[in-house]
Amino acid sequence: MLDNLKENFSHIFEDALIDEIGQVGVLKEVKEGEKVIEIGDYVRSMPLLLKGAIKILREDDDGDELLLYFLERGDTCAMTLTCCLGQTKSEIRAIAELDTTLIMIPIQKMEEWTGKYKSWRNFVFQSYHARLTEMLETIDSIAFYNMDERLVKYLQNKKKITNDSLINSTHQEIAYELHTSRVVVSRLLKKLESMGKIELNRNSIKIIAL
Amino acid sequence: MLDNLKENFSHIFEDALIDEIGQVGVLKEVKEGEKVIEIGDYVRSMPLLLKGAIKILREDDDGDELLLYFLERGDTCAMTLTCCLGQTKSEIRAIAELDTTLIMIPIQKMEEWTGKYKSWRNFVFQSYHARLTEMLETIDSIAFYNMDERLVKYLQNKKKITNDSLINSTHQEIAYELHTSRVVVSRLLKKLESMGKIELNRNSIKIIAL
DNA sequence: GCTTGACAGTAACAAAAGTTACACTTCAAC
DNA sequence: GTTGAAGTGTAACTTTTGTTACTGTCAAGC
Repeated sequence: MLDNLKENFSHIFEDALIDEIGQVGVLKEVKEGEKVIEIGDYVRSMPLLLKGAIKILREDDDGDELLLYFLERGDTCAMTLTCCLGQTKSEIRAIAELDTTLIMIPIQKMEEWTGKYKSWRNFVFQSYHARLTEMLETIDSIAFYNMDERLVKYLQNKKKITNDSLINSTHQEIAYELHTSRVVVSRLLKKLESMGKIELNRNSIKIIAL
Repeated sequence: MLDNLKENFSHIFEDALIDEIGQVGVLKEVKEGEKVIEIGDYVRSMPLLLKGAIKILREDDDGDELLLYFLERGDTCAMTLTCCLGQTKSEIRAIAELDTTLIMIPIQKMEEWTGKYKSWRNFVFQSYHARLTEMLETIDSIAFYNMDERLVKYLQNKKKITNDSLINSTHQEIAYELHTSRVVVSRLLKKLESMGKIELNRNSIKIIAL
C-alpha cells in the first residue's frame, strides 16, 4: 500500500504524513458498478482515491438520478469531508465507475492533520475548490445547454475518464445519468451518428470525432 | 466594529481570534445593488458578512445570469476562500442584495489561522459544507423542477432573505436570475395571482400564501 | 397636459424535451 | 429452435419553455 500511496501523493504530502496515512489508512477495493456511499449514509471515514474512478450522483424525489461529477486518482470526496466533520448524512450517492482502489482514513485524523500538516490543509482546500468548480460546471451544463450539447459533453467526459473511445453503456443508462428519457437519448445519439461523429452498436458507442 | 464582530461571531470564535480579526480586518459597506466581486477578478481578501445579504450569480456565454445562492449574516464566501488560496480568478459574480456590512480579511491570515485556531477551521469547513449544500439545492431546482416551481422557490427565498413579503422586483429582474425570459415569468406570475397566492403590482409582488 | 421609457399582459407561434406506443433485433436460457 | 428479456429505432403526440410581436399602463420630466 505504501508504494501505491507514495506514487500518488508523495509530490503533495510530506513523508511524515504519508507514513501516518500508511499507519491508519485502510485499503479498500471496489469493483466497477459497486456502491461506495448511499444517500442518507453516515460517513465515518474519508476516501483517498489511489486508482480508478468514482461517479457522484444526486437523486430526485422520484428516485431518478443525475450525474454530478467524477472523482479520479488523487482526488478525495469533498462531500464526505464535510459530512464527516458535520456528522451529517450523505447528500449524494457514489458508485465505482471503474475498478477502484481507495484508502479510507478515520475522521479523527482528518481534524488532527488539518492542524498539523500544511500540505494536508492545502490538499483539503484544493479538493474543495475542485469540487466546487465541478459543481459549477454541472450547473452550467444543466442551466445553459440543451440536451444535445449535454450529451456530447457526457460522452467526451466518459471517454476521458475511462481512457477509451468505446463507451459500453446502454441508452437507458445514459438517460439516467443525464436525468432524461431513453427515447430522447436514442434520438440524439442517432443524430450524432448520422453526422458521422459516433458509431452506434448494441451496448456500445464508439466515439469517432466529437 | 468589535461590538458588531462579537455580536455575530463570539459564539463560534475564541476571543483571541476575534481580537485578531478586529486588528487586521477592514470594514466595508456596500449598498444594495452594488457589485462586490466580478467574474475574472483576483480575490485577495476574504469577506465575513456582518449584516445584510449578498447574491452569488453565475454567467453563461451570452452574458446572461443565473442566481446560485445568497450569503447572509455570519456567512463567508467559499468561492473566495478557494480563489484566495489557489490564486485563481473568481468564477462568480457577487452583488449586494441588501445594504451590507463586511469585514475583509487578508488571505495570509486565512492560512495562518487555519493552523492556529480550531474554531476558525471549523468555521471554514462549515462554510464549505453550507455552500456545497446550497449548490446541490440549486442543481436540484434546475434539474428536477419546472419553471413554475422554481419561481415559487425563488419568491419564498427572496421573502426569507429580505424578511419582507413584499418583493420589489420587476419581472425582467426575476427572469435574469432564473435564466429565463420576462414573458415566461409574467405568465407564471399571473397564474400564481389567479390562484390567489400572490398579488401583482408594478415593480412589486406581494406574497399572500405560497 | 404631453411625451417618453420602463413595465406588464397576452396572443400566436416555434423549439426543445418528454411521453406513449409499437416494431424490430440481439442474445442468452431453456 | 423457441422464448423472453433487454436494447434500440422511430413515429406521433403532448407539455414545457422560449420567442416575437403588439397592446396598454404607469410615472417622471418637460
